[in-house]
Amino acid sequence: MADKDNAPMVASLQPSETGDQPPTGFGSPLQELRYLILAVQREGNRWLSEMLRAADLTPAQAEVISILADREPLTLSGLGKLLICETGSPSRLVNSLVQKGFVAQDNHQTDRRAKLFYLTPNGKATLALIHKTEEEIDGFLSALLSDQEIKYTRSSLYKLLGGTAIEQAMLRRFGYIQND
Amino acid sequence: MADKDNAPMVASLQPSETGDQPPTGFGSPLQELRYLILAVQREGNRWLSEMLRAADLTPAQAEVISILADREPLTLSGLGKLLICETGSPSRLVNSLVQKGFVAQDNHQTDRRAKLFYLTPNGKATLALIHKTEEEIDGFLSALLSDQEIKYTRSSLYKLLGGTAIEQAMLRRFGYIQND
DNA sequence: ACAACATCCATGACATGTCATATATTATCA
DNA sequence: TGATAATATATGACATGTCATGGATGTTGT
Repeated sequence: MADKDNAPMVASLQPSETGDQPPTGFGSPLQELRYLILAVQREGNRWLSEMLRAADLTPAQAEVISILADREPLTLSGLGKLLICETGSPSRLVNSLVQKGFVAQDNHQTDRRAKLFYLTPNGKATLALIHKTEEEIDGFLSALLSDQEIKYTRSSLYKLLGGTAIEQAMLRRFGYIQND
Repeated sequence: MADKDNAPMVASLQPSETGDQPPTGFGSPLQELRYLILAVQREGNRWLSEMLRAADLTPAQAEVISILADREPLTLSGLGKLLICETGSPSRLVNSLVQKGFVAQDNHQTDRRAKLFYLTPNGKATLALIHKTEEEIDGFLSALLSDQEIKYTRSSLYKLLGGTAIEQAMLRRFGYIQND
């Protein structure tokens, strides 16, 4: 995992390939915060990817299965409103799950544009691994942060989302908005 | 930006397409934290994309230009160690900048495998917009969070990165590691 | 009923994170 | 020195976030 930064560099490269002069104009604390958010997100995604590989699932696919488990059946647009990505219509994502046999679809009763997606038994079977994976990750996290830090960080991040569209998905997912 | 959630739903869909029953098994606060980090990252990236579009740059490309501005010349691997993405070798990313005329390359003096990348005058000219964009975003952020919240959140996020490889890039970028 | 608009979905394009692999070069060590 | 390992880079594959487009269907207002 960790690279070999501790190994002594053989002094052959001039200039050094990482520009090891102290950077001239440091980022502001805010810039650092932005990159921290990026870094934590990437790292977490890699953890998740690795753990979900056993189920042949990506993090995005696992998110869909989790959502469906709670609220199936859902249309594509209903699902899209719950996905944090809010990626318009998640056709490709859901189709990958249909192809893998985790999700199936029915026609909508009254709207011929829409389809309703739900978990197959196979899809439901993956829930165990998904939940186990999430618990494992949450175990890591709670070992690293105190309850108060978690609470405080959640609060700060919510403030950063204030007034944005993506906030709506968070609220729908986590219960602050019960209905549409 | 915001969608039409406030418009009354015409009661024709049965079941509702966003599964508007209260979700059964709420996520834990930790799950919510994970999705918050994802959501904030996505939203920030969209802001950045939008603002950088005027310069025909993506956020990733702008990050490369910023890094080069501080530490050019850099090899690909040196750059990779500073990028938060730590995406192995960022060939594609840098090549997109070479094609756009923002970055040029020289041969490395002693290592024939390596190339040294640096900003062209054109690349340096984009720095103004990039910095203005970052200041604008940081202005948003500091309007939303107090100094103490920023500090506290930074601290918590650093803890989440503890011991991971990606942390090394953060440290190199933000000065806690001066050398390789 | 008709027109205008909104919504649902599919699809293609682009960038890029991630991983695996291949090649060239360099470093290390017996 | 010669073999082995490490490193630098390029490239292809895959998934997916993001945006734009287009066709089908629904809704609304007249």
